[in-house]
Amino acid sequence: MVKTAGIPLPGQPVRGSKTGKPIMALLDQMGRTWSLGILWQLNMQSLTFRQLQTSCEQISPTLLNTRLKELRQLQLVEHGNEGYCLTVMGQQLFEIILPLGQWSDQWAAAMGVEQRNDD
Amino acid sequence: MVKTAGIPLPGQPVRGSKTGKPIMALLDQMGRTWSLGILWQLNMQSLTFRQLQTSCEQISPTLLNTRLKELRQLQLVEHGNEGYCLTVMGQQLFEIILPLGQWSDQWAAAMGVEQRNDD
DNA sequence: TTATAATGCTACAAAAACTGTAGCAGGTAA
DNA sequence: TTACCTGCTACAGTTTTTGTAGCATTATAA
Repeated sequence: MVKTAGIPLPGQPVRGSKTGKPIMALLDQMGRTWSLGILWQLNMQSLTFRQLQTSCEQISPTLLNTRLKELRQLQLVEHGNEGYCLTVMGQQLFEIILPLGQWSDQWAAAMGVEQRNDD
Repeated sequence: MVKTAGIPLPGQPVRGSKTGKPIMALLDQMGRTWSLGILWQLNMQSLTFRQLQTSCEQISPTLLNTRLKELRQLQLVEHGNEGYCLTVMGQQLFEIILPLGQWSDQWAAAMGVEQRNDD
């Protein structure tokens, strides 16, 4: 890795937007590989670094650590006694994306796929 | 680009999950650069390929086309007379993520950033 | 006290994803 | 014909991500 893109802080230019609008910073971060997956996995349970590695089947430790640093700096994730967990803000964010679970079932059905998330 | 990862179809293994659960396919696609941004830009207005390129400041035409192919195959985006637009399912998905706009303002404020999305 | 195992990482080369610039082919309209 | 829009494609260079190995620290326990 020759150079790493900065953490997309709201108020500053990010990938795809020089305006500094918070939504653009958020979409930048959420559009990075595994950001959404990490938030999803940390829902309602703390996980250690190793547990996260396992639950995110293919993430490399290098990248997991990079993402955790970003998400911690963005105050969405923190590291407590029992491992990594969502901050209060992280939980708020999770609650917004929570309906994606149910919606994805409808989506899959509309595409002719039988499998559901609770299979 | 030597090889391109497949489109994350629900019901099939995707990056980070061999289970085929629809939510994992969705998180895979939404975690790809510009997926969320394209959905965001297409909210309530059709945009031509060139207009999308402009509104997504830094996207390359190569990648824009790749994402549009993916999003079309996943039935979230379609190409009509007036350019690209969201399908009905794409609009449903957009409505789920719509609250991210307001939330990102609170998030920015909590991080001590003054700028808002409507500045 | 050594050992066994778990933690949270770091190093680094190879592979994949993305950018940036150029330009092509088709339509339209003057 | 010329000009200008559209939706792309080509491709080299750059950045991101993977995959494997392993290190340093802390805890348990033999």
